[in-house]
Amino acid sequence: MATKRKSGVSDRRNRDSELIAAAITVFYEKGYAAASLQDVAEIVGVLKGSLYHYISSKEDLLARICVESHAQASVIMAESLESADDPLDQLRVYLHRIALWYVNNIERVSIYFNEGKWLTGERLSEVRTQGREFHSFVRTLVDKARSSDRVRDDIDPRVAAQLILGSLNSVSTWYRPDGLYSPEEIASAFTDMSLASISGEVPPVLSRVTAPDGDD
Amino acid sequence: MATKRKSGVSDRRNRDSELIAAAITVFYEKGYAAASLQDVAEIVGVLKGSLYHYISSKEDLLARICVESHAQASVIMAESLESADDPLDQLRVYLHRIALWYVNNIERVSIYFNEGKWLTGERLSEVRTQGREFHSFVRTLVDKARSSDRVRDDIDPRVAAQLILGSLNSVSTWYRPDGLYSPEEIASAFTDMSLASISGEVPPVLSRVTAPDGDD
Amino acid sequence: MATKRKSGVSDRRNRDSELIAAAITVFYEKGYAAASLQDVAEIVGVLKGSLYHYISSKEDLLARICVESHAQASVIMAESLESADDPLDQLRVYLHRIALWYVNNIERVSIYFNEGKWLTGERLSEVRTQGREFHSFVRTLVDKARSSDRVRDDIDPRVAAQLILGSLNSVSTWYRPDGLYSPEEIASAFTDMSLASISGEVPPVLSRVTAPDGDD
Amino acid sequence: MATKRKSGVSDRRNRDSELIAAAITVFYEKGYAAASLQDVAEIVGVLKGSLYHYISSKEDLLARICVESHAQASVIMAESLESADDPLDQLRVYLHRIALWYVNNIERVSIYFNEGKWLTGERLSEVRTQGREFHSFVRTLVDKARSSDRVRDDIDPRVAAQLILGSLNSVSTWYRPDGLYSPEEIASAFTDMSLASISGEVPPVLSRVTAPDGDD
DNA sequence: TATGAATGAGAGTTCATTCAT
DNA sequence: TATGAATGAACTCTCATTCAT
Repeated sequence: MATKRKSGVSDRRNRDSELIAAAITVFYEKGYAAASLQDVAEIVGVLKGSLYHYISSKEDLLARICVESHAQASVIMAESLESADDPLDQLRVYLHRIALWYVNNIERVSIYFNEGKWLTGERLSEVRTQGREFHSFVRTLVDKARSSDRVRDDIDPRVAAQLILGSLNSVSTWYRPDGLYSPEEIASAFTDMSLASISGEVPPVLSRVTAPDGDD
Repeated sequence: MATKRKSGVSDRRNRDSELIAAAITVFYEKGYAAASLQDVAEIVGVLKGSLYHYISSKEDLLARICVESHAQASVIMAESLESADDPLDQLRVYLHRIALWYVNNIERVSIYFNEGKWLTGERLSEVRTQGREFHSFVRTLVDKARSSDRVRDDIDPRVAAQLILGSLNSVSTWYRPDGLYSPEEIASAFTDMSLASISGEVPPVLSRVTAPDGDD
Repeated sequence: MATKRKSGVSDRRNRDSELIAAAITVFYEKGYAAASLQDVAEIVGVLKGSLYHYISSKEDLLARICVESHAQASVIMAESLESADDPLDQLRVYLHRIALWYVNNIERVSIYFNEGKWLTGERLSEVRTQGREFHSFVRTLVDKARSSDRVRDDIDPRVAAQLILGSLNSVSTWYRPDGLYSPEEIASAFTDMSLASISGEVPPVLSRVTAPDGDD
Repeated sequence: MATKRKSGVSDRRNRDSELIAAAITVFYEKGYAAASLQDVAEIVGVLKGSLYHYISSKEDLLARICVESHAQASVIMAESLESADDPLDQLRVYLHRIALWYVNNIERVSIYFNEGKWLTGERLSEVRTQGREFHSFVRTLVDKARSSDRVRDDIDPRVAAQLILGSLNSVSTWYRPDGLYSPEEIASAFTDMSLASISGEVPPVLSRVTAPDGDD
């Protein structure tokens, strides 16, 4: 009889997540503004009009990507607080976990942080609020740690939080999954450097005795 | 600053820099991909089509912006090397200067670092090469400083360079000229934190006393 | 009202009339051209594609709506002729009845008169022919009444018919079922005004003397 | 200074009004919702994207058409009031003038009355307000005329105004410029019939003789 | 029957770019 | 130089319709 193509197995249920996956790839590579649904459709293997069975708009696609990331990011904040009592320890846990999460989901998370600005209306407000929460979370921990002398006095918690989070976010510009470093290595390096960058831990007493002035 | 509508004299060469200035503003605010030449033309006060007496394409506009930044960035690298002998001191000078330059030219430099990827062909290669140079410059200094024990052994110069430069580049996402911090403050905070993040400086006495070899 | 999800019995034939009812609502509110089958499907509670078990096309839906109206409109013409002998009396009866029918079925009838033009091919010809019949029906009665001096000489039957029918059709643009006027009131006002607009019957009081029947 | 006139004649200044004219034709024939800018562009002889040099959106095109009609319609109302003192005379003048105007600009005016509903936001509010003004204008005159016994008591001014204006608006469904009737003939027939439809002007002599009391 | 996935054509709109004036 | 008209391609999105399940 007639030829029956489509012996493909996973045709059924996966379309929706296939679509998200394709969008993640495209948005990550081109940026949301320059990405076209045409590109997404081609990857999925349907006509671009067909995408609208799964989404209601291009922005909707972006929103879905962001929502998932946000939920996970929130969990990481909460868990980090529970994992330790000391602010600096909490910060260490948080930085390591979020970095690991970031690297392991580099495309999606990078979109969340870098392309979320293209959302509009309420969703834009949300993503901005969330961004402030991350920053505020880190700043608060830095601040507390400074109060207990585990962070240097000359550290401004606000600026420190920005620089640390910026450093993390930069990972998406240079990390390659098939590169030299494992996610764990990157997360550790990031965590260690971030903490060192603010730490007063050194041996404050000793160094004060032997070296009257710090470096600069 | 100098130009007036109908001066008849300086209108000539100024249009060109007006155009660049307008493009910088627009590209910075919207991103290159989402920016339209219409926006640029409106700021300059000419019609869209008229722009093509000054540029040959939208990409050309971007290229010009990048070229200027690249030249300045190169100078900063060179001068930093001349300003000191020790690698860590050179790095300190470099980070401070480039940060100050970045903040003081935030729009243009941010475009250079973040939108340069939209260039094509030879120009794309150039901008990528330049990016690698910056990274390589910092990495090399970190590496040298590590060899002379001024940087911790556990620091991977490659990753450190990425994180430091990423931290710097993140400034464009949160710095506001009318904000809480002066360029100098930001540059200093960035420099201090960056050096602290890699430094083995602090415990030299201690480590010499208690541990003959490097820490960790 | 009667149908429930899984009654198993009346679900059958009712879907069909439900569908028509839904289409009437949608076509009336948005106009045929701007209406989407999606809207219809949502009201009925099935998916868009499922509609095609009941209809063969969007136009088919329109055609069915029109057919029913046409049949009823034809009956009204025929009955009106039988209800009296005098052309003007026939016209009076006709106008009153058709107006009452129009108002009581405002959505469906309005579609018939205003959206029938979207039909194509043979069906378009039919609906046009029918439209001409209505007009011709009224024109003929006006003409006859004029011959017997019950309509003014200066009345052009053709134009009069158009204006009267146009006036009737306009009802759909302003009538609201929950408004100030009952269908009966509107039908009467329409009939009275229409007849007065062509009448040579000058003294309405007189007609009460000479004509034993009081209309309404 | 010698003026440099375009010998090309119509190519230059006319595009804008050509565009409006084309849009009027297309909107009139297909209705706004079903009309496509493609159709308009083809008439004008440009690509559809090029239309956006003259308009900012399809709706903008509709709005422009409506604005012009509204202005003229307002003038007719004002002038009619000045042309006579008696309300019924004012009404007669108004109906005749507006009918003449309607027929002479049948496409544009018909769009104003029938397609204005497709406008959105503020413009929709405006066009609706204007529609109420027309109705209110006629209703008020009918009401006044009824107070001075020139209109029958049984006439409801509100319904009468709707039917009269509906009758007028129906002209666009049947009038053909190359048809049997001149604009003047149609305007006169419409005016005469409309006034007769509400008039209590009976034949004073006859009614006085046979019926000493008032009508009704 | 009903679903839900997919199509294909076409809609309105944007935009970098060209070119005669 | 500068304009303004025009292009052509690409974009997001809509919709009537089909069809295997």
